[in-house]
Amino acid sequence: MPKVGMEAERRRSLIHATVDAIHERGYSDITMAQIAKRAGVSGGLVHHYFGSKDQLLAATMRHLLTELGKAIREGLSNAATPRERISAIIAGNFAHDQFQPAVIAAWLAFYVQSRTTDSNNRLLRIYAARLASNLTFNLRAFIPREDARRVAEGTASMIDGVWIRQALSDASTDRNAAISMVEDYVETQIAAHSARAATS
Amino acid sequence: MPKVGMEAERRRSLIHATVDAIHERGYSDITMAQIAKRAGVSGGLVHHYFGSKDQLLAATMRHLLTELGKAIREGLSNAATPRERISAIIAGNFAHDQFQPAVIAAWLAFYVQSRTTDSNNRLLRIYAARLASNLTFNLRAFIPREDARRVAEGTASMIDGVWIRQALSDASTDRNAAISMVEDYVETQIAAHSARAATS
Amino acid sequence: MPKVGMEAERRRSLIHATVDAIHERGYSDITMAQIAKRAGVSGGLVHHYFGSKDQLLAATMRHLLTELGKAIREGLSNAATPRERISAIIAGNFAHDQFQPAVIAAWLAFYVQSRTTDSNNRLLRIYAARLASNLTFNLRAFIPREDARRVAEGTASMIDGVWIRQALSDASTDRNAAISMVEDYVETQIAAHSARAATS
Amino acid sequence: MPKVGMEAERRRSLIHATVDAIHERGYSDITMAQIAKRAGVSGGLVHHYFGSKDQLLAATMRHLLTELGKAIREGLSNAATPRERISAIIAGNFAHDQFQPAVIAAWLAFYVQSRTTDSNNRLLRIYAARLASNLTFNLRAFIPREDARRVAEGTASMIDGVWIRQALSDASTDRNAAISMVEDYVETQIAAHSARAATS
DNA sequence: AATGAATGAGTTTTCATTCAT
DNA sequence: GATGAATGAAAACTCATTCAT
Repeated sequence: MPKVGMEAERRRSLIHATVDAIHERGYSDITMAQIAKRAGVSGGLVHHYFGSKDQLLAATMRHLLTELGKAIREGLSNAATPRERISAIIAGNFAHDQFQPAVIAAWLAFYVQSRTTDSNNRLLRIYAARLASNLTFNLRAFIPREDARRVAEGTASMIDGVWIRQALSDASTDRNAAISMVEDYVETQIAAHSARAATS
Repeated sequence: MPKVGMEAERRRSLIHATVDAIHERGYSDITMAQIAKRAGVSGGLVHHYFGSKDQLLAATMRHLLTELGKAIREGLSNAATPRERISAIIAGNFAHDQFQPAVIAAWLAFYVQSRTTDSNNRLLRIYAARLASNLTFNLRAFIPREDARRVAEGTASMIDGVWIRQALSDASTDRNAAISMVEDYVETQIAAHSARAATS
Repeated sequence: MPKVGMEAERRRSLIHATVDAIHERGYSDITMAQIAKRAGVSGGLVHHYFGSKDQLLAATMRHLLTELGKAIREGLSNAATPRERISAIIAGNFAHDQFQPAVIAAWLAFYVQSRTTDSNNRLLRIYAARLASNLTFNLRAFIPREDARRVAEGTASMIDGVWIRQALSDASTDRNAAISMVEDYVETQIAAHSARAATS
Repeated sequence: MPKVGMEAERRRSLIHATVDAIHERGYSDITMAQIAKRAGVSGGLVHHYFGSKDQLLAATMRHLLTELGKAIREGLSNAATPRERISAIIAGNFAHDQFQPAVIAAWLAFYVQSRTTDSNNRLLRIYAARLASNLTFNLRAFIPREDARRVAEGTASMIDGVWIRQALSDASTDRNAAISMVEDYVETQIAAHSARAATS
């Protein structure tokens, strides 16, 4: 009798191996053989489970996106006020599981790669649109609509910027510093608006 | 009669072709044949001029960095005050030549790629360090040292974030919007500090 | 409790699946996985029963030859005169079970394949020799020895020709037309000889 | 300066190698490496010229069809009467270049293979339709329309039958015997009709 | 200097076969 | 007996690089 649940486990370990391989060798240099070896299986098995290199990479990217979405949703479920929700979104983007060197590297690789791969592109756009509308909605509790949009875009940019810089740095990841940087941006923007509102 | 300067011209056009190819196909999918065809020369010639694919890519990245450095230095030469110098650095990062879809795409590709390529990594670190120290120095005219460092890092993050988001977007590039986003960050941070300073 | 006769049934259904697979995908493109799936069993079982792909294919070809031989022998057992025996041989070659699209396709595939596979080749030669001698013997009732050999060869050629053309055609099989074509050849040859004999 | 005309020569020699490889190993067992080796070139070159294995095989089949068509057309150009045209068509089908063991083997392989390959199928149908209409037309000089059609189909069947039997036989090819067999069929059919016509 | 034909090493992919369960 | 997960050898295919012209 074949082991039940083996497939899910194999897929998970292969996706993990893919993330690690991207981290160590770079997206453009990974080979199926490397990934298979890293996962401790034969080359043929990767095709057995994923069909092709492209599909393995696509599955890996979907996995990263799913995990990120999960982290954010978890944070949101514990947030009561708009301000807390904004913080939850930010923190979710730097959640423990996400903000690891290998994951950061893979994430960025897919992010950039998606520019020329339609299916990946579509996934990212959906995520980006959700993030933007979610941030905008909660920012509107403090800032008028037009500014809220701009600040949401700024927040997303800051998140991406912090992320890409972390990928390049060889400093060990510092979630708190990353979160502070983005929170500071949001806080200052809200404060600036309140000040302006008070003066006028 | 061999045309003088032919070599420089060829090299330039091959680097251009490389940038375009990365834009259209993605870093991991470009081939020497594509680049050669795009530049209208034979495959052999690329090797004749650059020796290898790696060297062509390295030369292309150096070219992008040089152009960026040039743009920033030009801006700085016309700036008289610290605040103007900060703006010059920001504007330089979104200079007309730099902020084109193909250049953005190539830039990001190298940026991410550099994570696993030592020589590229070194070049980027030097540039990043210069940018950081330059921004910090000029920010100290408005903010104390510790905060200046933090804001410089935030500014650099915001620049990178705006850049990467532009690469993914299919909206046509908007230099002014990009610059405004970063300037707004800097401005708000300076203002926030002044306010705090005034209060205390 | 193991079902008795299960093995024979499995083997038959796998041979059937092989014939169908050759029909749909072509001899050079079939895989063990396809055959197994078609027969509704696991891939491993095919090996369990046949040992290897080659052996499965060999068994399938033997099966086709056996069935053909059976059909011809049945016809012969009901034939009383030489002329009837000739007709029985012809009709046997287009017997109902044999002259089905999938069987035709598989038969031809093996026929051609046998050119480069010794064991298959031997089987076919034996069958061909029997067919030739059988036809020749019965034709001698109407035609002198030398001509009988020639007409036997012609009859065999016509049978093969009709068969291969049926395999290529997408018209539904027409046993009667096929039989008529060959019978007409034989009949005309016998008649031609009689006429010549009468004249001289 | 690259050798002009090299491409056509290479393509020809690769197609030749393909025919030989099919002859020796069988359609389902040939590999690109074998073909390349046989043509005395590297494996990569085959892809360079034909793009893929499928395309190489398709080109080879087209080549065989073209050569056959050429042989028949040449014969026809020297034929004055309907009867001569019929003989020209038959002889063309067994022309010297065509009726060589390797060519026969390859031809049959493609013939059978075409059953499951649309593009090949289309080519063969066109050839078959032309052959049928050509034979029918010329037979009508001797036989009424309905019979002419039947005899044309019989002639084509006999040609295919003689061909496939030659492929299987290890006897050296005998053009004259092959031609006689088919000519005899045609002649006897025409004679049979004349006799019937005379009687009635 | 310039070409593009040719190579061959490296990569993905396929699939018969094995084997633990 | 039966499964299907797993293997690994062999195949197609890609592409940077070389080199004769």
